[in-house]
Amino acid sequence: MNRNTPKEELILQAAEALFLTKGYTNTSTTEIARKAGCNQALVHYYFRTKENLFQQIFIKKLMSLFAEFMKTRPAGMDFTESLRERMGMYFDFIEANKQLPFMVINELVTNSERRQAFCEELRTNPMYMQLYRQFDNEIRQEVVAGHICPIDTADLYMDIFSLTICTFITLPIYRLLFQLDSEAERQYIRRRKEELTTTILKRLRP
Amino acid sequence: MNRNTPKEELILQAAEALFLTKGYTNTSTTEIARKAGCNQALVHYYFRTKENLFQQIFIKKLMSLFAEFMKTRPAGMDFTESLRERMGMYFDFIEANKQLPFMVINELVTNSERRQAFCEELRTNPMYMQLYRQFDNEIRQEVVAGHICPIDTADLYMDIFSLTICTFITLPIYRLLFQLDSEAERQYIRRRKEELTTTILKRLRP
DNA sequence: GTCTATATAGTGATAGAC
DNA sequence: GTCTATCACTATATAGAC
Repeated sequence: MNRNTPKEELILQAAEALFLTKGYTNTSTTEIARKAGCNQALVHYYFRTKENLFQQIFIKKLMSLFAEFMKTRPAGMDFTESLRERMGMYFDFIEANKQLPFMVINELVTNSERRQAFCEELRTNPMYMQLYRQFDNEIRQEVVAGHICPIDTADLYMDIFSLTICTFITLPIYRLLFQLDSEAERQYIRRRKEELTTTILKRLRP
Repeated sequence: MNRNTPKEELILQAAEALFLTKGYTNTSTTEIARKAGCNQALVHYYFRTKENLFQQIFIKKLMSLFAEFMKTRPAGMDFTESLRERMGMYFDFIEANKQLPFMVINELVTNSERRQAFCEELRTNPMYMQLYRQFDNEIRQEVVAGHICPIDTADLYMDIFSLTICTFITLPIYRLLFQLDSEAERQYIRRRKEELTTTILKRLRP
């Protein structure tokens, strides 16, 4: 209902960019205002507090991240192909939101209140658990059917998660260390995606 | 030469604990002083600036991390067993310094000057590159000998790195989410170590 | 070496003019 | 809706007493 005015939108964009690269504490409302091309007071006019502004962005991002998990198993494929497809989609989404994993983890690790709130949300909202159970059932069935080797779903999930997000969390360092231009960076990311897929699928071989 | 007085040591310990859990910006010298049981001015007396204090801890930690990589290949084993052994040692070291990966990555990602300095150090100090080459040669030989399947050393390295540090970076969240007591946490970590080893060794199978 | 007191600067946030 | 001015607060850092 409260349609975004141009200025409000500019502030949101500036804040998002800054929070993503430097984190919450390292970003000041003055800096956000400067980047948005307005006065610092206006930031507080629209969002009252810095914390509010951050939450708005943070939650929106978390939602989009979650929505990505909701993608269901593509039909007409065997499990291995379907998993390959879904890992690829997940990886691509994170690639399109390169800085998101770091920001989320950074805030959840350094800020105990946010961590508390996040875990509370995961624990109370049945949607997340249901989604996990669905994946878990799928894995168990494939194991029983002998299509993949025995593995705990939590382990598999953590493997995929680790290999995906570490690529992007370390990217700012990697980029600088090897002086990657954007084309070289793109290639590097493609390679990591390949490698991740290979590793996980080999892991699952009976 | 400048032997640590008790107070100085207390300040160092307090600072280390706080920097590790909350990061640089979220930690104030006042808080460090409180935790160390002294006045805030004393922190500045010993280390002059907060940045100085941080660097001292940060560099010491990075050095110990690096020293861990220096461990040479245990003799009298074939490559696979030796790699398993070394991955285990690396994992155990990180476990003994659970919060280190997050702090290092956090500072290198959010603070571009520190990132610059870090990359400069890696690039100019021949020791690091030499260490990498050594590992690279080892891998190539094993590939040629047909003992392991073809893989790029950088990919293998990144796989091991990702699976190891993600375990510990996400630990504060995981711990809270599943209400792990210290025994359950220990078990979880043991499992992740097992899983990491399995995954990597399967990845290398011809 | 350790303290109190304080200088200086920056922060988030609000009041009020336009 | 957007600005200037300003408040209250906290931070780092230093000066100076003991």
